[in-house]
Amino acid sequence: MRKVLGATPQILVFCCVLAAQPPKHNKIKIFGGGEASPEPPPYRGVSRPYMFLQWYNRPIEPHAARNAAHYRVTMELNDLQAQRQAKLERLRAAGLNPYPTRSTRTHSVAAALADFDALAASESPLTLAGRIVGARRVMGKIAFAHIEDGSGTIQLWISRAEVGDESFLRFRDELDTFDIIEVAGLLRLTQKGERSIFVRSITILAKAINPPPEKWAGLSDVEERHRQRYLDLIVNSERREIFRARARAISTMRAVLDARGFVEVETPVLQPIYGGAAARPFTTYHNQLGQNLYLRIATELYLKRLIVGGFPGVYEISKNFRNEGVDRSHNPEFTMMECYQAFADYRDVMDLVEEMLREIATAVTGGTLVPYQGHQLDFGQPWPRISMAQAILEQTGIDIAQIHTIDALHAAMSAANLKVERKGTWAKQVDEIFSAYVQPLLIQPTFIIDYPVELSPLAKRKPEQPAFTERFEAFIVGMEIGNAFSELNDPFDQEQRFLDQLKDFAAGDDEAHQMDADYINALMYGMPPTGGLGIGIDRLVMVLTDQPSIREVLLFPHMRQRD
RNA sequence: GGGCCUCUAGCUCAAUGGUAGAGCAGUUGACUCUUAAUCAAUUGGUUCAGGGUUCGAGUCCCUGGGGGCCCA
Repeated sequence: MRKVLGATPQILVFCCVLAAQPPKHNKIKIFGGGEASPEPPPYRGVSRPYMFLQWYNRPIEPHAARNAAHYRVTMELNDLQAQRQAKLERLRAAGLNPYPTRSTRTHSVAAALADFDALAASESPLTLAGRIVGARRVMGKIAFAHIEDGSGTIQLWISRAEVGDESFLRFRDELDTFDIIEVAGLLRLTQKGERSIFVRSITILAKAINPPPEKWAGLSDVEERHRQRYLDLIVNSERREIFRARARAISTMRAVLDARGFVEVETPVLQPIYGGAAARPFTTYHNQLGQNLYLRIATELYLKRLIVGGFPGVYEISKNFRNEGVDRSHNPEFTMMECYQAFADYRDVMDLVEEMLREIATAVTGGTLVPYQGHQLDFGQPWPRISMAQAILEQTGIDIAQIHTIDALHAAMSAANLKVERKGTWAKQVDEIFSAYVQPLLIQPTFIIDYPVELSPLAKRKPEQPAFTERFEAFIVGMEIGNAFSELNDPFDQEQRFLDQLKDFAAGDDEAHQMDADYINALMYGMPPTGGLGIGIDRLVMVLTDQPSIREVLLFPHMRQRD
């Protein structure tokens, strides 16, 4: 084999064909700007100064976008980047294109490894492509490295005698960890028995300018992992598994809903009136229409309009936007699934949730027993269904069903020595007590049902207990994962609820619901009894992938600007 | 919004108020089966920013910024 390789030196050299081009760089041409860029100081190890546009995440005012100076933010390459850039120029000088248009790989790494035994018995070469990961181990006349292509990792075995001096030295001197290359060769076992490709030729596919993080500790700084998620995914490749799990959770959710006849729909992100949840919105502005618009905080009111319109069941998986703080279970934009089923009520929805989460848990984790931060969550059983009043009674001794005024409630709180913030209304105080004394204890999947009507302006009253609604929230590990009701379809009651909300808003509750007259108009055509549900996808994925923070299940969690 | 912690080389981390260091990566050299390769040499700093105290500040104080944890 070595003879064969040695006889065909032309295939041993790099295969890039593009002619060398004079390097184009230095001054960043500014959009619309006419002035010359200031000359930066010369840098170590580089023959000429390089200026790079630095994409600071600065807010750019529309008029400022035409101001060239706004973009004239330059950044010098550090030594390691400059060294790599010099190598890139050397490749170009040798007639090689460091960024060719395509790869000619014949197999993914996974495919090569899956069929390794057969391929290793063959004399016909194959071509693999991937990123050089880990250390290159270059000895005098032999070198090892690993490439990774998203499907797997395989070792390269590179012999100076087999690839020739030029290729070998180019690999040693011009290629670095993180460069993306393709290699042609034969699959073989090394003497130590590692499945490898015995390389005949190497082609660069993309030169990496940024160096890798530390070899063993890797990239561990949480801030950097989130700001440079791409690097996090390269280095901590097992983290890709979280996002694959997330994708499986969503596709399983779709499958469950599709199988039950729900129709997936899309409703406006930009809304003239926000609604469907208690939250502050983001505001934006339509220039042409001269109109303020809000980014949706929920899809609820549009989806129920579709139930009015005759769909028997609809759902939407959407980004929602809430103008609120950031913590381990909140991100300003998050993903929610909402579904609505005609001729159903909240009991039917609880059944749906149990079945849906059982299927999703199985799809994501392989079973219905799911570990989470030291807990063992059981999605295989029916969930307890506990009324909010009962849950509060059990934890505090206070029976909210028998206490109807804020003063009486405050007195009962004092008597029970509850240490929670005092709220101005009975309903908000109940919510506060629940959040402090009940919610953190709801580790196993649990439905809390029958919420006070004041907290649930879109939910139907319980016929036998009109101060409470047919509503439930689904809790897991103390987090609200889902929220559902028997949907209020009485337009006059709905109007009154909105009016009550407006009073709250006027009283300073900036999360109170807005009046949506068009929605009431829709209800006035008649909406069938309907069960509705919202599931927080991000939190659900947190639970299923055993992640302590929502930021770990968001590819690009919101981060404050630096500078 | 409040409290606590944190920010030092590309990365991971040290440094009683007294000369800013190590490991990895990089660079140069040696090495034909390595896999945390090895051996020798070596480059690399706006110590988050700005003030202050001090003979002297990475270290102490103040203000601001980023991040994390807890609380509300």
